[in-house]
Amino acid sequence: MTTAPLRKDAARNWERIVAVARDLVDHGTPLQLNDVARRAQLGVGTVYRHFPTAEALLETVAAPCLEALAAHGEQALADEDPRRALTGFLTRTIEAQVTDASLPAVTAAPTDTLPRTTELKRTLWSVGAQLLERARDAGAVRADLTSDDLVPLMCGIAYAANVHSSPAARTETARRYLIALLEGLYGAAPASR
Amino acid sequence: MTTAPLRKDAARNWERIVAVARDLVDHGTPLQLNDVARRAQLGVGTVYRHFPTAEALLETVAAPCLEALAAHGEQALADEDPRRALTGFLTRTIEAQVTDASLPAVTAAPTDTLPRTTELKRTLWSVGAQLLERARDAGAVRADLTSDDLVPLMCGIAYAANVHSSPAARTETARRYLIALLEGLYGAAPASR
Amino acid sequence: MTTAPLRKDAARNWERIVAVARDLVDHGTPLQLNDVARRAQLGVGTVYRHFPTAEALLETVAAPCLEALAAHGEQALADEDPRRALTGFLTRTIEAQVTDASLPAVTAAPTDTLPRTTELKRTLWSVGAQLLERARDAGAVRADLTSDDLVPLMCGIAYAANVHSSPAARTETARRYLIALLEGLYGAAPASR
Amino acid sequence: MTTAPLRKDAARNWERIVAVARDLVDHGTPLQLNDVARRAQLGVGTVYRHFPTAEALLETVAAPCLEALAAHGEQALADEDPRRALTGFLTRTIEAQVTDASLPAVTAAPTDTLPRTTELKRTLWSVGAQLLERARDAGAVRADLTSDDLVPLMCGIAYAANVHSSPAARTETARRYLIALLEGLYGAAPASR
DNA sequence: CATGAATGAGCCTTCATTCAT
DNA sequence: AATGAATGAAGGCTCATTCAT
Repeated sequence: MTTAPLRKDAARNWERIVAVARDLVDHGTPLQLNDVARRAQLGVGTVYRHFPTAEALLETVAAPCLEALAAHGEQALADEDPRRALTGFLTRTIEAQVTDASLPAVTAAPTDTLPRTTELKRTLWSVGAQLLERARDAGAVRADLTSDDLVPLMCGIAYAANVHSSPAARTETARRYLIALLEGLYGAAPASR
Repeated sequence: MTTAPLRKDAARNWERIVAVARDLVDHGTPLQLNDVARRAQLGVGTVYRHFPTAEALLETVAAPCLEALAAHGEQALADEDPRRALTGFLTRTIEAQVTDASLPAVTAAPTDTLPRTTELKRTLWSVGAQLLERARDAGAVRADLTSDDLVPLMCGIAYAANVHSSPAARTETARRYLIALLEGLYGAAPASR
Repeated sequence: MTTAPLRKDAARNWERIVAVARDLVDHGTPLQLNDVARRAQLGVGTVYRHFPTAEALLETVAAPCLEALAAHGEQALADEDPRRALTGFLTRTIEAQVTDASLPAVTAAPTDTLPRTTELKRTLWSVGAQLLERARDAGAVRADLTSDDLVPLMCGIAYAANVHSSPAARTETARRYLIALLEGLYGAAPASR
Repeated sequence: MTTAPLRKDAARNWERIVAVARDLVDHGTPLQLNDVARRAQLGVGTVYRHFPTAEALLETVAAPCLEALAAHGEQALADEDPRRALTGFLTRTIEAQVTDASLPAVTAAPTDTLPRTTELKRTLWSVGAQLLERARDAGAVRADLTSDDLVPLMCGIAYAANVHSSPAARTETARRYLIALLEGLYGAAPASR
């Protein structure tokens, strides 16, 4: 049992809070617990009880998306084509980063508030590292890029896609950037892409 | 003449303010005009007179560095080797972004406060566009990356280098990322790098 | 029977609460019922049921000590040497005040929450009054200090011992102050102390 | 120049704030800067500018009284009768403590906010120490009470006088307590009292 | 009886900006 | 031109108490 079982009404409030937060994040509004409380028609105390800090709330909002990514990553590990596996995983990751406004901050944060977040991030990092490893083993991959660079690079690409780019174009833009980077990653090695 | 000639004491205050701001930026301290005033031993009003907003002050702090980049860009245009020219220009740009804490915000900002900033940014963009154009003409360069992508990509790389990277390692990290990206940019074409 | 007989589990909770409160008081932590509840692993409601206010809880914590003092007082009344009796009683009282952090607030409070507290305080006051009376009858005692002054003076001495004095030294400090005061109390009369 | 010269309007606000605080203290109302601001019809910021913390304000309120005590102390040092000098000084001190509600907290505080407060307290302590010394030299004074005990004892007596005593009677009560204590202090030595 | 979620008033503090001097 | 005092909205957080489950 990871999550403590909540009373029915408490659970409803929890949902309300997270839903409101989701909305705010999607609109690019900074998460302020007082604000969340007002919009959720709840007392501030209630919000603070559920989420002691704005970070905790943000991580909670981001969690489902991180879970999905992790799930996809597990599948990617089963792919027999290492390059395809890595490319697919990174593509999904970038898409998520650009699509879900709750991710960038959580991903780039050096430290987490919720243990669950740490766990998920660790999983994702680990999957990425394995996929990169395999790609390296299989074919040629730049030697000077390591698994430690994956997260920064994903964050960087997502960030780049948000600079001077209309929201509509972001996903496509991010994809182009990723492809260019992968090209560089795979280096001179004959591409199977 | 863009800048009105200042009285001698006013000029001295201007310098003091910019120097203090430079310091704050270098220390990662957020620019607050009240704070700047106190440290510069000046009244807030004086600071506001010179710089109506914190952005204006930040852009002023960033200006010299942007000028230097622009100057370098002009030289790069004279280089006969297009790829070397582009590579050199981007390298300098990235180094500046990572080294000078006043740049990222100014570069990524969709809109400027000072005309001078707009002018400088336009120049830099134009130089980059020309260099990219020449490289494209000269050899193989990815077709799906255009000059509009240069600024975002530079910002993205600088951002990536700041994620999970110790300050000391940032310059080197950024360089690795740029090289990988350029590899992708130049694509399958045999690299002269 | 003053206290209603509690169901066994209720009694256990009662004990838990008081024990936790005792601990908090000893550590100088302010008594907050929410806090107590959490530490006792009980619902707030349970704590509120047993102790409607923090004062009630504090008085409950202080009670045993007050009881012990009262018991000692009863014995002192049997002492044939009036001055020794009074001195001994006051000494014990002061020691308790300085040693047990729950006492000062309860003793100095002009009004009590629990009837039991009122009763105990009344007893102590009465004992003190009698001992003072006897001392006065027996030998010379300042005429301008009455039994109404005993409690304030004890509180004052305890308070004084807590000002600028390290916890370790408090008991000894308080004793010195008490002796000085008693000297004054007994006045010019030859001391048998 | 101890106090920075204030602009006329600022000085008026300063006065207003201190006056309001004085009032609150006299009524036993806890000092809250927001509250003070509202009552003084000033913005909170103004109050915070003048007094960064409630302690600073309290010490400012207490200062005049401390100054007066210090002044009296200086005179007492000139008195040729050591016992009379000491008694007079302590009497004035106690009266002040009981009369002025801003003093007890400031006096008992182990640490100060304003340098001026520290200075004044040091002066007072020093005067007390000298007077005690002289009294000791001149006649008999309990050996086990030192100058370090003066402040705690004064605080204690003032505290005692506030316990269970009507405001009207406090001064008189405190005086009786002080006399008793002095009796003890002067000990068996033939009193000139 | 026990629980603990919910409440929301209340306090604290910061800071961008204005404007009288 | 320079000054820096004043402003007060805004946001953060705690905690005593109630009440539905």
